Amino acid sequence: MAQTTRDQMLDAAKTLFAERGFYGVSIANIAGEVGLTKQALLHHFSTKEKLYGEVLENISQRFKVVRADVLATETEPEDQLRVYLLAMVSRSPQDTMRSRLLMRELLDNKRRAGSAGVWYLKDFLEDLVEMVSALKAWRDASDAEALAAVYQLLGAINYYAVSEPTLRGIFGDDRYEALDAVFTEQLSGFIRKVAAGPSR
Amino acid sequence: MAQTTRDQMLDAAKTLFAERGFYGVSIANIAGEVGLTKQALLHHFSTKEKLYGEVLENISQRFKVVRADVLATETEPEDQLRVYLLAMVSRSPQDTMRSRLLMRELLDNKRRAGSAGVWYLKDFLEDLVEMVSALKAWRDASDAEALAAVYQLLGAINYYAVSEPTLRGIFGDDRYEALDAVFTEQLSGFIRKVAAGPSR
DNA sequence: TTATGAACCTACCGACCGGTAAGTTGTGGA
DNA sequence: TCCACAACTTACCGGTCGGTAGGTTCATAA
Repeated sequence: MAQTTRDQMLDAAKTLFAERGFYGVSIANIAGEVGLTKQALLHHFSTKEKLYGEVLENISQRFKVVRADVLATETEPEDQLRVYLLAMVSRSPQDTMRSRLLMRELLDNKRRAGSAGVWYLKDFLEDLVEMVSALKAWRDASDAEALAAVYQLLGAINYYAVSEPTLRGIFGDDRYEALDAVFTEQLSGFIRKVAAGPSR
Repeated sequence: MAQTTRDQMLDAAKTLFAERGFYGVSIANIAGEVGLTKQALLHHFSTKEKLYGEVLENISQRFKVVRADVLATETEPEDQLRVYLLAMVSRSPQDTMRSRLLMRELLDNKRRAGSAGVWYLKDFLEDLVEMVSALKAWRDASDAEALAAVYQLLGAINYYAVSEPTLRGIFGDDRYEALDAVFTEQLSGFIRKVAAGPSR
C-alpha cells in the first residue's frame, strides 16, 4: 500500500531536519522532496513548528516501541540496557537520523522551547534512568548518579553515531572502517563497566 | 586596554554561533550585538563564512594552548588526559560555548561545503589520540581502538556540557544541581576505566 | 443533481538574508 | 596643507523565508 502524502512529508522532514537542522530547512524544501508545493505541506501541518513537533513525537514513540520490545525479549537488566543502547549505533540510516535529531534538539530546544514548550526528551531519559537503576550494582545508587551514567552512555553513543561524515572527511574511508570495526566492542566494554556499578 | 571592534565581533559571533548555529544567526545579529551595522562587520570579515572560520580557528588555538599547558604541568599520561578533559566540563560559559560549537560543527560541517572546518577538528582529535596512546595500558592498542576511546570520552563530556538548559528544563534546577554534583566524579571514574586499557 | 470538503494550486505579502556600491568621517603621516 | 586609508554609514540588490488569500479539481454523500 502506498504511503499517504502526509507520511511522505513526515519522512522527508525527518531526513532534512536531521541533516540540516530546523533553521537550515525550509518547508518548501521538504514539500519539494515529495514533489509538491509548500502550500500543500501547510495544508497538512499548519505551521513549520507543528511539523517539527510531529517528527519528534514519532521518534519518541519509536524509542518507546524499541524499549518495550527489548524488555520483552531480554530478561537480564544488563542485557536489556546493552541491546537497547547498541540499537542506536547500528549502521541503519534511520538510526543515524534519530541520533542527529536528538542531538540537534539538545542544542536548540532552549531557543525553541519558548514557543513549543514540550520536552520530548524527558520520557526517553527517564526510561533510561529506570533501566540503569534496575541493574543490581546500581540498586543503592542515587537518582543523580544513575542519570550521570545514562548521560555518559548516551553521549558516547550519539556523538559517534552522528560523526560518520566528519570522520570519513578527516581520516579517510579506510581509517573510518577500521574505527567502525572496533567501536562496538569498545562500547560494549564501556556498558559492561557501567553495569559494574557507580564510581565512588 | 579596550577590546578592538574586531575582537568584540569575534566574541559576539562565538556566543551567537554556539547558541543558535551558523544558519540561525545573521551577520546583522552579530554586528548589532556590538552596536554596529552588518556592513561594519563585513568591513572586518569579508564574508560570513570567513568570520565563522576565524571563530573556529580561535577555538582550536585555545585547545592547543590548554593542551600544551597541561602537558607542561602534569607528568603522568593519565593525569594529563584527565585534567585536559575535565577542563571541558568546567562550568565556565566559555567552555560550554566551545563544546556547543564543537558539536554543531560535527553536525553541520558536511553541509557547509568546502568545509575548512574539518581540519580544525582534525588536529584536536589527533592530539587526543596521541594522549590516549601515551597511556601505558594502550601501548599495544591499535590506532582505531584509541580513536574509539577518544570518541567515547569526548561524547560523554560534550553531550553533558551542552545539555545544561535542557536538563534544567526537564528535571528542574534541584535535580540538575544534584546531577552536577556527582557528574564529575562519575566522569573521572570513566576516564580511569579507559586508562586501564582497551576492552578485548 | 447538487453540494461539501479534502487536497492541492498560483499569487502574493512583509520580513529578512548575505552581499555590493558609494559615500562620510576622523586620524596620522609627508 | 593635502592625502591616503581605516572605520564606519545609508541605500540598495536579488533572493528566500514562513505564512495568507483565494482559487481549482475531484471524490463522495445527501
